[in-house]
Amino acid sequence: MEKSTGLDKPYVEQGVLYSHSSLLFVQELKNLSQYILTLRRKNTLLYQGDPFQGLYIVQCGMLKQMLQSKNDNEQLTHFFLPGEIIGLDAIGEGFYAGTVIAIETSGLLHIPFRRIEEFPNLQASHMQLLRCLSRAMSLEHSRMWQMISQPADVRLACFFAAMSRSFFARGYSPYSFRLAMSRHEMADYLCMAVETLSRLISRFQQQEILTARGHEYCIVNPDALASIVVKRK
Amino acid sequence: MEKSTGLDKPYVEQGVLYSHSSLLFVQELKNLSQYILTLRRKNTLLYQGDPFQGLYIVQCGMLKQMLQSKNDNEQLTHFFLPGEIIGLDAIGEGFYAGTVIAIETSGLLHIPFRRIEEFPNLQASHMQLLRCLSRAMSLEHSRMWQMISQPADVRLACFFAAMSRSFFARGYSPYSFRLAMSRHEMADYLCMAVETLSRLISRFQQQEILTARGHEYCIVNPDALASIVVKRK
DNA sequence: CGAAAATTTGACGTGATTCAAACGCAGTGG
DNA sequence: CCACTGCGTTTGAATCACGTCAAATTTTCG
Repeated sequence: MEKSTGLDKPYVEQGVLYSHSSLLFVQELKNLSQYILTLRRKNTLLYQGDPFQGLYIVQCGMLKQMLQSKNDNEQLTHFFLPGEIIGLDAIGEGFYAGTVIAIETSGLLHIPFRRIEEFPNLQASHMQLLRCLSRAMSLEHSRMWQMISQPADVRLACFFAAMSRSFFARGYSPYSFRLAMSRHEMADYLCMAVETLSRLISRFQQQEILTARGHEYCIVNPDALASIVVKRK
Repeated sequence: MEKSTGLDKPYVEQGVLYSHSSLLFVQELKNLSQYILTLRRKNTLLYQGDPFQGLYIVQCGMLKQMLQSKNDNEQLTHFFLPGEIIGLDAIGEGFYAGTVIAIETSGLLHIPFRRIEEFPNLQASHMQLLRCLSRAMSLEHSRMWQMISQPADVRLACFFAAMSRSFFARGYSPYSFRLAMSRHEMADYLCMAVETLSRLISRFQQQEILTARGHEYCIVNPDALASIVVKRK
């Protein structure tokens, strides 16, 4: 294995923080660009919840994306470096997922299209696929975020609440369902030790929030569960 | 605000774990499906690194996606429920990002296309956009994962290494650069308290890994930095 | 039924957050 | 010019949540 600083490789094996691969694509997209704009430090490019107006490509400078949950807290989800694309996460929902603010003077290209349908020659199925991907991306993101920022009990409560919703959405009871996964798998997914999971399930049962017999779970007190989900710190 | 268990809502405000929105799309995709297959518990649908062969839609049952890093450890990244799509994260790179295994008897639809180009009537620019999204998704994922699984010092080291690479990729020195963001923003991004970040930067300077004067950062010892990135536990 | 795997429970250590206070620096106004 | 104020940063001390280790208990399955 050759000695390497790890700093000269174009791509990272693990711990990827930025992709340069998009740099190639940018060339193609630039043809579609009509506007060029400049932002000074602390100026806002777009706000969370704004209707999707198209993508932006960073030419120079650096920007940050802030995502603001219902609860008070804000998350800094992205730094955008030159060559990177802003707004990919908005394709799915049609709204920008976070507020984007310049942290230094930045130049941007705008690729305008209000609705993804206006993207030239886009077929319905592709549109759906794009939406799907974009949505999956932001869902995945918010899930991961939760893993980091929320304590273990909140994570578990969210998991049960989400499962409950899933079963309900598919026509089953939201209060009683079977989860084939083992405790180990569940713990893995929720990023906690099996022991922690076990303790929490015990605690939830003591608090009469739910019951767990083998792989059968019953949500006894949905309100209590929901109140844990909302719990902060 | 009406009383609600939070369990009956189709979508979640925060802490989204699963999307039902894709269920609609599935109808469209199903027309493209040619194969139906069944998997029993613990049977593998596809392996991480397998060349992309198309998407799968879960009809019934449940599956898990395991992602295996260079290092020993495995992560359970997804549970796939009925109606969800498997393989979206493979579009970008052309390889499946993780091993997918059934955790109970499951039925699947296969939407076969080996290369994304074979997706019917797909234009070059759309293809690129899809790739871009898919790639962004998996990058985002690995970044987030790192946040969870790695201690704070490793995260910070990764951040500097990634920044270094970014600057290098854009034609600047990888060893000396300016980051306009404040410590607070950096800490936010890295999911740690400002105090922790400050302590770590101090430590890195003591260890003569880097120097930080205001917003100017110098990586003095790239090898030492890289060795922290690789550090396990 | 018996061995192996999965789950639960307890004791303990530790990394990171929190609280608190001090410090440096920039801009403002007296 | 210098005190005053506010903001960002640094440092220290105490706390806590969670992971690790170890052992007991239950469940699974050949």
